[in-house]
Order: sequence, then structure tokens, then C-alpha cells
Amino acid sequence: MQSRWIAHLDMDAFYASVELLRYPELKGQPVVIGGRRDHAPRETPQGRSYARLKDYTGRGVITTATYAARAFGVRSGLGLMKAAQLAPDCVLLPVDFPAYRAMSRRFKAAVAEIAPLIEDRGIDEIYIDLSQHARERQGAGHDPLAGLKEVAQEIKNNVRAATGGLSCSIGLAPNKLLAKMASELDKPDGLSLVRPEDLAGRIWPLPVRAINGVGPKAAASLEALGIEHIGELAAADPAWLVERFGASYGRWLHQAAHGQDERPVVTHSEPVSISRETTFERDLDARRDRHELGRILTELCDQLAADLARKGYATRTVGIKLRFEGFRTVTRDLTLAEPVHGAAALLHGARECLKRVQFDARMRLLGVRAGKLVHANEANHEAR
DNA sequence: TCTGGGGTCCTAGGACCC
DNA sequence: TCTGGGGTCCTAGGACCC
Repeated sequence: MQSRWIAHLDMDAFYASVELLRYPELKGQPVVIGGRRDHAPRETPQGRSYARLKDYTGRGVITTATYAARAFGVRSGLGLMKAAQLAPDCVLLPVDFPAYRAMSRRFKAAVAEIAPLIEDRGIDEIYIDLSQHARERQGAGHDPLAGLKEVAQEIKNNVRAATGGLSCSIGLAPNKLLAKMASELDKPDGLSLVRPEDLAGRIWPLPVRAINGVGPKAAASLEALGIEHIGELAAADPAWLVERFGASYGRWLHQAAHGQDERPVVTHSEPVSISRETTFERDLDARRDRHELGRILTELCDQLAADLARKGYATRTVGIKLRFEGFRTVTRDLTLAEPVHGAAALLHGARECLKRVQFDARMRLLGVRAGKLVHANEANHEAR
């Protein structure tokens, strides 16, 4: 039997499902989450009134869509104004991250009660190392993996009970790469297991984009080379892939197509950077709107300073990010001699960075970033 | 009226040091 | 008195993910 068994657990349409717990009368209806925060449901004498996609104007994208909404072709990442053309009467709810974070803690705690070796992959996803459970529950009969599937089912049940009824999909496989793909095979509320011998039958027919780490650019390059499916990628000469994609990515593509992945489940990690950014309602001009921009920059620095304080970090690198009309993005970094954490120091650093940018177009986004994080208590020590 | 906000990791060139 | 090579840090951009 395999020495490692990894589960990938993915909450089904997470944000939308959390909202449906709050507004159960929307169950089964097309609903999307996204946009600004000014279209929350209103309580009227006639009952609750919801915003519809057709009522929305301005910038914003869909963060999550219910399965009923996906039937209209709306999906996360799609602009709200475009989505309105596909599904004008679809209900639109604003995002409520505090609610999703609270629910995230609940589902992760429910998993940890059964299997504590958890790697956090964001608000709605985790990897779980179930190797020990698989060994302990190894069946003697015709299905040695029955015990592993039982554990996964217990995790699903515990998550449902702890969240008030939310479903998730779990993929089981010998490594993270395959577990992630396995969890996609049977959504929503799925449970699927991929063994090494299932590779050719179940993984190779999938498009290369199904590999976690092959994005739109790599998929387009591969397609231009006549490679659309993982099976074709697996059949490609590894030396040829290295020639086309570089030593590192080329080798990785070959291994991924063959289902090879040795990455461990990492149960603890420190943040690398913390940032705040905002897209403006309308594009702003560096000169004409300089007061508005100054106000926004100050607010971002205030928020970032609060984030650093809450999480207990200081930073040695202050960075800014600008996005101009046309989506061209520019970043500038400044490394400081000593770590800082206060809003005034962040603002000063950000202003220094801004001096090195050429403003030849209107802006749509401004962001501030703290990189090279150090623990605040160690930073105090260094500062002395 | 295209394209949010929060992240991670990789690459590549230049500075600087030994 | 044409100047190698390695290591590390800094910066900028880009691909990718949730």
C-alpha cells in the first residue's frame, strides 16, 4: 500500500453557501457574491428585498456564484456588468469576509478534530495528511482503502455538522497534486480517490489547465505546441519541455503530468508579506486628483499598520503597487535600515516609492505592501 | 461597462563583497 | 594594468492561486 495518503478538501461555492445559510429562501436560486458593499438585502414591510445583477453599475467582479448561477455561464472573476447580460435577474450579495473567516475557522476546527495534520490553503481549502489514518484503518479484505474513504466521509460529516450544513468535496491521492485534481472530479459534495494506476484513465484525459500550477499563459503556450491534455503532456519528451519552458518549469511539467509530487503537507507557515490595495470607482489623475489619492494612500497605510499590529509584525520593506488604465501594473520597493510598523513610517516609505514612478496615465488601483516581515518583538529588540 | 483583493514563488540584472 | 567566480541583497515584473 501507498506510504502517503493526502486529502484535498475544498468547500463547495463557499462564500455563496455561507450566504445561503443566512438567507435560506435563496436556496436553489442563482446568486452571486461580489461588487461593492452597498447592495446588502433590505428589510421592507413586504419582506426582504435583494439587489439584482441588472441593477448594478460600476466596477467589480464575481467572487463566487451558486451552482444555479453557474448554469447561466456566470463564474468567479467575471465582471458584474458582463454577468448582468448573462443573468440579469440573478441575486447579487455583497462580500462579507468576516463571516466567511469565522465559518472558515469552524470547518477547519471540525477537520482537526479528526485529522490534525492540516495545511491551510486559504479561506476555503486545506490539505490533510491522512497517511497515519490509512495505515491504522487498512482493510484486510478486497478493498484495503475502505478505511481511508471512511475517514474522509467522517470528515465531511463533521464539517457539515459544525457549519450548519455546508458541503465540501474531498479528493484522496498519494500526493497533494493528485489530491487537488481528485477533489475537482466529483463536485459538489464529492469524495473521490485517485491511485497511481488511475492516472491514465482519470487524469490524462483532463485539459492541462487542470494541473494546479498551469495557468492561462502556460496552457496557451502548450496548446500552441499541440498539447491540450495532460496525457499529451505526459507523452512529451522531457528534454523538449525543458527547451521550451526552461529547466525548472519544464521538468516540473513532466513530473506533474506523471502525477509525481513529493511536497509535504506544511502545517505551519509564517506570512511573507501583508498588503492592502484598492481599485478606484473611476480612474484618477495623479495631478488633478492628488488630494483624493493622498487620502486613499493614507487610509491604506492606516489599514496596513493596523494589520501589522494585529498580527504582531514589523516590516523592513515598504512597497507600492499602481495599476494604470489599460491594466499596466507597476511596483516599487524600498528597503529600510530598521523595521517599521507605524502608519506614519509606512506612509513615508510609500511616498518615497511614489517619487520613482512616472505618471503618464490615469490610475485605477493603488496598493501598499509590507514585505520582509519580522516579529514585532524582535523588531523592537533590533531597534534598540 | 472588461478584468477584486489578498497572497506565494520565480527570474533576472545590478550592486557589492571577498 | 582587461578585468574570474561565487554569494547575497535589492529591485521589478510576471505567472499563478484562492
